[in-house]
Amino acid sequence: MDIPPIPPWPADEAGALAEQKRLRGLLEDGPGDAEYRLVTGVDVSYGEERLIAAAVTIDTATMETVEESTREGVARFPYVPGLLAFRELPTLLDALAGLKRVPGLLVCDGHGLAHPRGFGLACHLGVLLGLPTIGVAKNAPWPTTEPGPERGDQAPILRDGEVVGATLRTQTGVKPVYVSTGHRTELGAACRAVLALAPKHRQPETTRRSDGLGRRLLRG
DNA sequence: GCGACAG
DNA sequence: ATCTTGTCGC
Repeated sequence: MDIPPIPPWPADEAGALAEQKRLRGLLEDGPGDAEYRLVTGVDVSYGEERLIAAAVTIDTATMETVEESTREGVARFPYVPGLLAFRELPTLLDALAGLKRVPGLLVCDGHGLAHPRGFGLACHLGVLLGLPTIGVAKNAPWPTTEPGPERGDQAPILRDGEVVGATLRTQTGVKPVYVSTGHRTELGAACRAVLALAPKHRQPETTRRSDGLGRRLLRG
């Protein structure tokens, strides 16, 4: 798929913060009744000197993988909490460029709106690509309320009294995942998509498959 | 000053 | 993210 030109990359944290503030104003809402057929999951694996981004597209009608793409890259930005996108995004875009089909939804391994400044990796990727994105993280952005114990149970993630995401139990009795919208998506539709993508495991299949693909390539 | 902090 | 053994369960 075609990847738009990347804006000038910030050289330091101050520049990164300014860029987040700038791109935040471009965020758009999405339809609450969306159903997604082609969904792509992206993830990054780290070696000592290199990192590998992997993208896997699933047809939700069959849950079969329909396309894969991987790309190797170098970290040009340190890991700073709240600035993860600046570390992973360039290589992620490279991997996405290797896909032929344009997905209806992109599932990111990290946060979207549920971010200290309301602009996590999922928002950033979505705005740059102009595609619907959501974030599904394994850890909470800050202390959150536990959802009920059953699969499908959820509780809002609040930031200054505003709902910016949801803790979602994808498997009964298992630690929840942390869902938030990125770009052009709505939280309810996002949670429904994640539940459909996670029929047997805690994490959505999109994330599990892209993660597996990336780390297999990283080793041998 | 010290520890925490998506991945 | 990654460094790591065994173990319980489907």
